[in-house]
This record gives sequence, C-alpha cells and structure tokens, in this order.
Amino acid sequence: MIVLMSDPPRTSLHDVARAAGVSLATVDRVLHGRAGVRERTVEHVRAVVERLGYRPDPAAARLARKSRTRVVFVLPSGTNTFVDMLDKQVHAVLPWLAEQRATAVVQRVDVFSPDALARHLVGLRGRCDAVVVMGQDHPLVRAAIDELVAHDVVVVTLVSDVPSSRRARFVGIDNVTAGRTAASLLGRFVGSRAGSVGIVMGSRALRDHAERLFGFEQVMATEYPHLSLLPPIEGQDLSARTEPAVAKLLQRETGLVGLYSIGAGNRGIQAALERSGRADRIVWICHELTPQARQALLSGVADAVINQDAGHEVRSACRLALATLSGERVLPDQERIRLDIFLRDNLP
Amino acid sequence: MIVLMSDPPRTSLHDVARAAGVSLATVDRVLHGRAGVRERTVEHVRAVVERLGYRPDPAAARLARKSRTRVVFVLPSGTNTFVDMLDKQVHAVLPWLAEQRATAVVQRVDVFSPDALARHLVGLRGRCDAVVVMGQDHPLVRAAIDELVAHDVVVVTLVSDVPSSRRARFVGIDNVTAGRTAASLLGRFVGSRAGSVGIVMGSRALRDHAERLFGFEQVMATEYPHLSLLPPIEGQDLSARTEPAVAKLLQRETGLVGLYSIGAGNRGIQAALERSGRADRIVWICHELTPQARQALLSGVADAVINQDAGHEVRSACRLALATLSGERVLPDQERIRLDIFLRDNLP
DNA sequence: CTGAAAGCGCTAACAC
DNA sequence: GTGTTAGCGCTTTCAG
Repeated sequence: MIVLMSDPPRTSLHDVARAAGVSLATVDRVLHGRAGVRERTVEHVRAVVERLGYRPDPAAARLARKSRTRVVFVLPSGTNTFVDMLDKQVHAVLPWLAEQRATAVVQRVDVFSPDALARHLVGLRGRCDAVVVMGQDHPLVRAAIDELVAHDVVVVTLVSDVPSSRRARFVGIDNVTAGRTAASLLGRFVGSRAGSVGIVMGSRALRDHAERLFGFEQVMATEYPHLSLLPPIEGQDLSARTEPAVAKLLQRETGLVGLYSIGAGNRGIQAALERSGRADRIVWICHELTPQARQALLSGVADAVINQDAGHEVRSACRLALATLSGERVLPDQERIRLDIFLRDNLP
Repeated sequence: MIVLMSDPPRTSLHDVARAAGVSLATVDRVLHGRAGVRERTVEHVRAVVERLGYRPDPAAARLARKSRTRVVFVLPSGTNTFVDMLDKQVHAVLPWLAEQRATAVVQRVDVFSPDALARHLVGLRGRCDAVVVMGQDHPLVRAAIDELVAHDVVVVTLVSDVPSSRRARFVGIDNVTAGRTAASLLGRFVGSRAGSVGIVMGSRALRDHAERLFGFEQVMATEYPHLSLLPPIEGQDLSARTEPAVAKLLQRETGLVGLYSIGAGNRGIQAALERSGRADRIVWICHELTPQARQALLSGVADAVINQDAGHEVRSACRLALATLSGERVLPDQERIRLDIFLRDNLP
C-alpha cells in the first residue's frame, strides 16, 4: 500500500567520465571552467554532462573541498538599525557557513558616496569569492560590480538592487509592491476622511526608496484621490534630520491624515508625531521591524510596519552566493523574499 | 584589512574515538543509540562527545548513508484546495529529498474521522522513518502519534497541531495570532460603521479553526465593541454547505458589515456574496491564498487573505524530520512559519 | 561486545 | 593536456 518512489539512479562524476572516455579530473576541470583542457574535449564533456543530466552532489563537493570560500558583505555605514540587524544576521550564519566550508565578513561603507563604494568594491577583487552588496544604483557602482563579475567574483545585491549590472542575483523584496501595499493600507486605514498625506524618504538616489515611492504614488493617485500627496521630504535616513522636518510638516499641515515613511530615521518621526499630540489621528506606516518600530506599533503610534526579514535575506544571499559558485541548483521559490505586513496583533 | 575568521578546528568522529580509546564504529553506535555496547562504554563515549563538543558533519553522514530515509505525509482527503497545494509541494521537494537520501509519499485520510486517522497512523509503524501529519487534535490521534513516537518514528504535525502528543515538532502558523490579525484588519477596514459580523468555520473540532476563532473573538470584543459577532457557522470546509449557509445569513442579517472565513469552502462563500450584490459593502477576510482566493482579492470581493505558505511548510517539515532523525542542529528562526497578509496590491 | 576496512561522490595534489 | 590517487568525515558490512 505504501509505495515509495524507486531510486532514480543518480549519475555521478564517474559515470560522466566513463561515458566521455576521459578521467575524473578532466570532467572536474570542465565543470569548473578551469584551464588546461582542449576545446574539443571541453565541448565533448559538456555534451555528455548534458545528455546524462548530471548534477553534482553538493554534500560530496563540500566534503572534499579544502579551501574555504570567502564571502564579503558590504553594507552601509551609519546608524541605521535595520543595517545593524543585517550585520548581526551575518554573524549568526557563520556557524552554518563554516559547515559549508565558507566564511563571511561585514564591511561598512558610506552608501551616499557612490565613488567610495565603487572604489571599495573594486578593491575586493581577488580577495574573496563572493560579494553581497547593499548599495546605491549609480553608474560608478554598476561599473564596479561588473568589474568584479568580470574577474569571476559572484556578486549578489541586497535590499536595493542594481539591475543594470551583471550581478548574479538580487535578494530583497519587490519595492514597488511594498509602496503599493503601504498605500493600500494607509488608504483603507484612513477611511473616508479627506486630507493630506506626507512622505519621508532617505533619498531619491536610493533605488529601493524610489521604487517604494513610485508604487505608493501610483496607488494613492488611482485609488484614494480624496487624499492629497505632499512632496516627499528627504531625510538621509537620519533621525536628526527627519525629526525637525516632520515637526515642521505637522505644524504646517493641520489636515494631515497619513504619513508614509519610506526609509530609516523613524525614531525622529515617532518623536515628532508623539510630541504633536496628533499621533492617534494620523495613520503612520513605515518599513522594517526594528525594536523601535515594534514599540511604535504596540503603543499605537505606528499603524502598520512593512518588513523584510533580515535573517532570511542574509541566509538567502549566502545560499545563492555559494550555489552560484558551485553550480548547484537553487529553489527560486525558497529564495523569494516576502514582504511582511505587521500590525499590532501579529507581531512575532 | 580583510580579516577572515580563523577556522574553528572541528572535532571529528575520529577525534572522539581516539580520545575515548575506542573505535569509530563504537562511537557511531553510541551516537545512534544502537544496541551492542556495554553500558559503561556508552557512558564514557557520551562523556567524551560532550567534553569535546562534537557535532556530526551532516554532509559526510549523508554521503556515507546507504538506505534512504522514508517520510510519509498524511493529509486530509477531500476537495480542499489548500491541501492539494501541500500535496503538490511535497512532490516538488522530491528532488531535494533525493539529494538528501530521502523519499516521501502523500497519503490522504479523512480528517473528520479521528479513528480512521488514528488507525492509519498506527499502521505506518515500521513502514517509514518519519510521519508528517495534518490531523485533528483528538485523544485517539494523540495516542496514535505517541505510539509511533514510542517506536522511534519521528512525528511532525503540520498546519494544525496536536500539542499534547509527543510529536517532535509542529510546523505551521500561530493560529491565535492569525485570528487576531483577521479581526484587526476586519475592524479597521469596516471603520466606524456599526453592524454585525459573520463567522464561517469548518468545525470546532479542528484545533487550527478553534484557535483562529479564539483570537478573532478576543480582539473583536475588546477593540471593536461596536461590531456584534454572530454565532459561527460550521460548514465542514465544503462549498456545498457554506454557500447556502452564507446565503441564508445574508438574507437574515441586513446589517452585516463583515465576514470572517476561518477555514475552507471559500468558493461557496464567494458565490453567495456575489449573488447577494452586497460584496462591496461587506469586508470579507479569509485564509489561504488559493487560486480562487487570489481571484476574489483581485475582483474586490475579498478584502484580505491571511496565508500560510504551503511550500515553506512542506520544506520545513522535511528539514525538521530529517534533522531530528540525524541529530542535526536546526535554525529555529529559519523554521518559523510566518503568517502572510495579502491585499490586492501585494499579491505575489 | 568491539574493531578494521571499504566505500559514498567529489576535490586537489601530483604525475605523466 | 590529461590521468592517478589520496583523502574529506561518516556509515556499514564483516570479522573477531
């Protein structure tokens, strides 16, 4: 009655070598694109690999590998709590990475300076096998990424993509969707009241912020035309700048019914909202479930938090980097980073 | 400038064997609780393992293992779309499982019949290594699970827990939180309008449904007292039963402003709502992002869908089952199944 | 009861 | 250019 699937006889390196009439080492060379094999042989082996549907066994590879693969995380410097969470998560996967014969380090570089970032990236060439970078989508950065890729380092973009570059993968949420979702929640939470809606972002130069803004404006314009959008305030993700800016906004806009915080600096926004005494009449939606955001949700100052799970992102970036390096298969479904919506009642 | 962490020198089976003054085979026997080792030796080896902080290398173990571990998924029979999705996802992990020297099969059994389920479970004894079961929390089922556990089969509960049993793990969302979240969204979406709120569930006997109901009632009572909860309708998760029941409800309750569908049978609910012509004035929240639910969301009939990702659940159940069998470490954070909130704007 | 030894499928020296 | 060979850390016969 219980029928277990019969073993599909996996084909091994050995099988490929035999079928191709060459040695293990040659197949290995071809598979890893290493030099020292005649072009004809390469093609022949490739064909056999294809025909036999050969897939390397990752466990065996891991076991046999001597050197550790080195991955470097390049994250924004500064006081951004979410970035600190990413940093922590990198340290948390270290034991797992060690088991995979890999190591990681985190380096913090100023995101708002594209050429510093680009220089840093290029400097990584030859010093590591993979780079996971959260940076600005800027021509200099793009060029730096392409340079790395040209020298066989696997590049994965994190949180904010650089789509025109030759990076192997992007790990992060769909930020246009995130903006649309924020608009949807904000619009529905505000209800039938009319009024204005403020927007605070780090900078238009940050692709993730720009995408969220785009999605947000799109939905607000079409679905909630009775709410008027105020021009976005750029606060460089710093509470020291968002706080006075929002305070001024609150003073000026007496009909403010909603506020969308696209980036960081939420501590400042929360302070301004609380001090105004109008926190409960203003629907505030922000991103990333930091300890402060959680507290704001619990106290009712924030109405919803749209989150991307730092742990999932870091683990996914590592898996993708290693898988790309070793030619393993990835389950795309498993690597899709979902956008979490947190209300007071479903805080984890 | 780049400092990569130095290799923490892993201790291997060899090290343990040498330190304990026994052979590899003996350590292996102790580690796997196999018979044929003197009690004194067992204790000694255990102590050394402890002292050296030995952790087996899963890749090496996988590689060396001859036989495949067999896992059986026991899912509800019937026409539940979400269950079909789980079933599909099991088939989707088969290649991955094969790589891990494991196989899986799905068996569908009537959930609403505890003793049929219990009998089936007990019958699995000796025929597999792990059982993943989505079933009713009923004394007979609990006893059957305990019986399996007593015979060394790893049991993982899926979607709906049987917490009083000795199952190794539960994979699923926190259903009380899910109910609370539904209430929160429903209350906020309804806004200031007063009226009544209907509830449709499969059966109070299903623990996940009961937990959702509990969470929902909790938040509705305390946060939205202007909305009156109608007594839950039990529709056995069948559209053939939910449709007439909801039609009657709509006819009777002219002041209905919200509807919470806790379980399945949503096709019937949607049909009744649409036929009534009041779909856009009633906030409808349901569970599980099936193709129909997605369509209902897009057409505006459903206002929010609370989801648990079938793929994540199946993969997590497999990882946990295998890890438990081999004594591997699991990352609890990675195995937590999150509750997804879907609105029209963040459909994946 | 316990130990020796043969692999699992791959990588990486080193030899030809 | 290409082949041989010695392991990686564990499981699993098979001998004692």
